[in-house]
Amino acid sequence: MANFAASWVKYINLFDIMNVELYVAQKVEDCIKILYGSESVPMQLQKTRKEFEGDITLVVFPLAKLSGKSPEQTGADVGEWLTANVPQVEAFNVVKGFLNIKLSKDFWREQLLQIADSASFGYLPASGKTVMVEYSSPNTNKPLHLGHIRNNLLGHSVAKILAANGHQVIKVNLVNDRGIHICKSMLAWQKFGNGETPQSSGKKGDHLVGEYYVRFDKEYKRQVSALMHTGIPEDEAKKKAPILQEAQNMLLAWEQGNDEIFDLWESMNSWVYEGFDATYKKLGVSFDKTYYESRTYLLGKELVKEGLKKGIFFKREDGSVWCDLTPDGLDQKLLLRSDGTSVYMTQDLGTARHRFSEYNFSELVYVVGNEQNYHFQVLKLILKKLGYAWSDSIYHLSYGMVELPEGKMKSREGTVVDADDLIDAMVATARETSLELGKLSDIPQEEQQRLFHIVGLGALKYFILKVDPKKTMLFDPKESIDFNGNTGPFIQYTFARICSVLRKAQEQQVEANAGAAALGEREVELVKNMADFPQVVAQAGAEYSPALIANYTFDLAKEFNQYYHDVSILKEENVAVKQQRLALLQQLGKALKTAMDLLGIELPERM
RNA sequence: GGCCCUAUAGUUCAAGGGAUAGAACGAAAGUUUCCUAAACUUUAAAUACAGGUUCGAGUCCUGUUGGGGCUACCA
Repeated sequence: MANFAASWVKYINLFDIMNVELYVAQKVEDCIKILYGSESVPMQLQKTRKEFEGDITLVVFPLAKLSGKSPEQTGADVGEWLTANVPQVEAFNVVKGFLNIKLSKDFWREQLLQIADSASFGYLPASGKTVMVEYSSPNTNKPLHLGHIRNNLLGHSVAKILAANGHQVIKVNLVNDRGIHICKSMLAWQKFGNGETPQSSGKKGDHLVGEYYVRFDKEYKRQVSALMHTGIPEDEAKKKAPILQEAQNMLLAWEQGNDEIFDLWESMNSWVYEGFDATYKKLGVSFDKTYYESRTYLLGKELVKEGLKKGIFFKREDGSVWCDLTPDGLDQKLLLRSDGTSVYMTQDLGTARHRFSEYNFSELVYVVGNEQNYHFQVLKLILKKLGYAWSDSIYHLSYGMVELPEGKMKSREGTVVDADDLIDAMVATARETSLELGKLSDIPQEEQQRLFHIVGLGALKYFILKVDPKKTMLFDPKESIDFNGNTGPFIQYTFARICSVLRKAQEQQVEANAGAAALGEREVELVKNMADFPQVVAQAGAEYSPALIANYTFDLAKEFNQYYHDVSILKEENVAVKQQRLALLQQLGKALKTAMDLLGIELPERM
């Protein structure tokens, strides 16, 4: 970080309230220009650590070279200048090479007033940019599992964070509704299904179809091992199993528009969509537009012709088309099979171009697991070679796998955690815990159910989103349902208690008033943290990281708990102080609510 | 083999090249004078290894080792 001011300068006009660090940065820059006559200022500012006196800290080491004095002396010089020339700077101290700057209480009171006045605190002004976020992107042959949950929660939250950064956001889903895997489910259903439907069996549509996919695999494995017993090598047996060949024929029939197959395909897919919709609804995620691969899978072929003409791609003797990426340190990539059909990459290339021509957005974010890092590297590179400058505005939000304590999830071994089961388990645990503690007993049943759902899902969402997306995370179904510590329910509970205090205050007929009194030390601490919020949102947007929001929110909640423990509010006798503390709580509640909303987590007013 | 990601308390996670590496869970000990004890306070406990760059490295570079992923005419 060479130059603090430069790195944040892009946010200057984004904040509807003043950015504290930026303000100080400008003043320090003025100071250094005047004191040392230097034009470019190597400046590093950071929040002052708790154990030192002050609000903002300037790291002086880089300035020592400019001043030609010791870091301590330089820090003292700058501190004196600031105290003398900037009214908001109240005091300073220098520890080693660090200049701790203390801002006046009036300054912080002004900050609180601005926060209270702002109807959209935490949301940055419109950027004029349009961003498309693709996430979820399920296959229609099996139900959603834990990995999809991470994908959906990330996608939904990142979309919200980008919207809070002032961008116009389009959330899209690309459903992989065609291909050999769907034919497998269809075939198994035909063979073993006896006409079973979600209605007749009472099963959720996606689960039903998923069962037949598993059924296919079982039969397939049986046939392969039978063939191997007759002396056929494994590789060959895997290709020759009759049921697989049937599935391949089915795919061919589908592509040729066979009515019977097409009808079956349509009705089985519709079962799956009903099931998915139910899960999406429970998770609280949604899309502005859904693409179906059955309608887009032919899109890339034009592009391949174009690439061949330009000499970017080449054709092999067998007729297959490739792109040679070896000069870029990658491999050769297949784009058309020898039979002329397209592959995943071809479709994705076509879809990307289609989307850009359709929406002309400034950015396209793909929320896809890190096992596809290579795919996206290639995708961007090929688009670039084709001359599409917008290739640079594609961002692959790559997230790590979710692992279980027993190890990696494998659908074939039955070690997946089903999304619906998991959601139900979280809600059930929320219910048990709540009933055990005897809470909510005076609330109607219906309202209780709603709260259990909010808390159970809050726990799940927070647990997943608080982890840096790119890291592999460990999910322990038993231990993850924790309502203490750095968890969603802890923040929800904190919010409910804030609401409770505010309700009591209303009964006492005390109005909140942010400007009623001068701020005390403890209040300044809280205002300081709250004032960081827009910056956290900006950073979370720049890094596509809900984790930053989550950890910020937890700190805020924890700080409230400590504050409330130490300071009297409802029993405060000084009316002005009381009014102000209530206003502070009000804003704190607002900030928590806004922050958690960016994670897609609801905050109940009582729980 | 090649390419990419990753390594921090017993465990799960933090740390914009900066000060004494923060939390939470678990462990040990305590706290019901404002809200709802799902809270608060205190204690013990960590940068895989070896070099390098720098005034300063958990952070950047190189190497070693461990973990994960990709390397399909699947998507």
